[in-house]
Amino acid sequence: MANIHDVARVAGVSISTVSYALSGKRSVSEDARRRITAAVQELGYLPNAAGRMLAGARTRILALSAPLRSDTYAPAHMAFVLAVATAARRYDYDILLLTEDEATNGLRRVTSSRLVDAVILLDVSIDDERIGLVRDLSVPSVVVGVPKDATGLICVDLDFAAAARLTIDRLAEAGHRSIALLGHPEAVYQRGSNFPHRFRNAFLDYAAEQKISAKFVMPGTSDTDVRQAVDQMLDPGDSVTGVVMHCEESIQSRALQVIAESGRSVPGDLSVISACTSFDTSHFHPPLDVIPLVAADSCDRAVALIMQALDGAAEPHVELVAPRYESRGSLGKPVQPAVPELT
Amino acid sequence: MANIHDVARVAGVSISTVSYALSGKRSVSEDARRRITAAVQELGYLPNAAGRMLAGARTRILALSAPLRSDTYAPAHMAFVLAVATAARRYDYDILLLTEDEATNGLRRVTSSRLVDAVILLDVSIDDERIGLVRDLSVPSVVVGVPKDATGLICVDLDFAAAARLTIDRLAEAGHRSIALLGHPEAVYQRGSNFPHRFRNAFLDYAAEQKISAKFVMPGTSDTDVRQAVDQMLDPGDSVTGVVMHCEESIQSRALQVIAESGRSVPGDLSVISACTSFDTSHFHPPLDVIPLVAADSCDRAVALIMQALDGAAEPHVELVAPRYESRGSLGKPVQPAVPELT
DNA sequence: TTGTATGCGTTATCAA
DNA sequence: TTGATAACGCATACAA
Repeated sequence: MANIHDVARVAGVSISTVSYALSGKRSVSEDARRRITAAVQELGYLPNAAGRMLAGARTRILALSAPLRSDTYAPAHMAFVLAVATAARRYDYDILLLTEDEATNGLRRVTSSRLVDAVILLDVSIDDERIGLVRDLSVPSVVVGVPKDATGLICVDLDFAAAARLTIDRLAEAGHRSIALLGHPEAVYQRGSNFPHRFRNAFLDYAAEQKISAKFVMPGTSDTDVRQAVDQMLDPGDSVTGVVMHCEESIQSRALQVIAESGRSVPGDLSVISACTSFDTSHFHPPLDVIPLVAADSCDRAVALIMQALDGAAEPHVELVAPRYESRGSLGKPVQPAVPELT
Repeated sequence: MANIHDVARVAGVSISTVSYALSGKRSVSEDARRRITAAVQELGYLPNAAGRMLAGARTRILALSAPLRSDTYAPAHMAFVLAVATAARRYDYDILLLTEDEATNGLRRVTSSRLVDAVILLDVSIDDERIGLVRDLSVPSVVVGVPKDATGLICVDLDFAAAARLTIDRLAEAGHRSIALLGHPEAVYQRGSNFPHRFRNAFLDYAAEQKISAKFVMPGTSDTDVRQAVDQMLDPGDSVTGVVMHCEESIQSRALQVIAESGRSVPGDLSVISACTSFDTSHFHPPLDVIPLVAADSCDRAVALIMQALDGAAEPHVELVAPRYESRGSLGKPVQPAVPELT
């Protein structure tokens, strides 16, 4: 494996000239540059990572803490991991992957040993054990998600509250006055991340504020549980005309089936919006209006912020990414409410 | 950040004694060892990764090439990534994650720069562009999956052919004579990995060998496509009494629904086996007999083989992990075939 | 059992 | 514009 000395020898210059030619931190004569470039090509030279880490202050590696909990939705999780990796490469950074076993110990290990320059935390839960740790870490960190106590942290996340309000605005504009939120299974709200809460709370608060009747239903995980939840949601007594789904793919898919089997058409009889969704809703029947959860949006910002933090100053703050609404035709006007029954 | 000199000073010994005390490569007096341990504790010393990489010949990092293709099933993919990471930690190795953009360039980059000691390739497709590369890489590599041409490579994978034969043996033992395989969507067979082929081919070959009538059906991806595939599979003319599903979760789940809606009970009217499945089939109704695709099985072996390769010799070979059958009660005896109609 | 000294490959300072 | 050289932190061969 060729090293910088080999390149210097072949190019007929000193190693410092080679180093500067490659880093561009000092001007090098056109002639020398050409010979160096040729030598690099010929030898297939790539700077030794360890040497670079030791001499420079940078390892050009980011730790990515991505524990997979039992209630984690794998496809979304994977999308975020990939988005971080892709964003990092744009800054010539690589990703060192830390999983559950290493959620805290691993973070301490790779930062104390200076293996990584900085840390990105994925999918932080309400009381995440990692949060206490990163606060007094020797390297910068950015959190994707918002923990209960975000003081001293740089956080990036989709604005779930704004997304919830956006669904209500759209439904309200279309004339709906009684709507429902099909949320995650109860367990997700109990020990999971906090975005389900942020969405649900904003949904219920804003609906009340807008004088819209809103109902919240948590489905179970089995097929029959979902059927039950949908039945409950569409109880004729409440005359719900619009539904927002904030749950994972299998539940949404199942719910749509149950709705279809009940004889309701979308959007004819019922308007449906899929909210903060990390999968493709266009293959559903019908395709659903959606506020997509774009991993790249949050992760690009997270990596950009880490780079700022590495370059000097980036103040602790919470940065919320604005939601986008995509129409696919599953939102319509509410059906004329049935004539009130005489008692 | 404390370094080895600090530890040496506090412990009142030389840095080499510290180094040897920590590595255990030379005996150190009990007295010195105690003082060194105390100093390490007091200073929170952890060896600097770069220094270690440069001086030793090891970086203690493995590259994990895990591109996510359009037809990749994210949960399974994630399970393999995590399994590799977990296995690697047992050898005090970390994982550097390489994604699609970096499938080949990234491999070249991290190996040429000596950032990683070795490489693990996940989900290799039939004609994987990465295969040509790893053959003349300067570091050892292990492939999870089996490419078309495996010469010169160390490969680890579930024995999909044995799994296919195992399903047939179980069905045959129970008395089934006409069975069907519900495979992946056609696109998966065309541009994907080769395990679907290995399973299908072994299934059809072995069924023929065992004089069992076997039918192969590829479903489309939409809900109605799956219904169509199941209908085709259970065409009364073929009197299929046993079904093996080798496809992803959403299709299996949907197929079970269609079967239930058709009025067939499992295993009363139809026996069903889920084959090489990376998700949990116990929450299905009914729970399915399954040959699980245990990511840890393959990944543990892959990492073990990489360590062997790093320690000197590991001959190129293909290592197939034996399948395991788990009964959950979805396999029964075939129903008495209907009285043949008179023409 | 312990200490000294060299080298790993790079970056960056200093001198020319 | 360039070159010599001192770090960076550790492992280890060599000496004691």
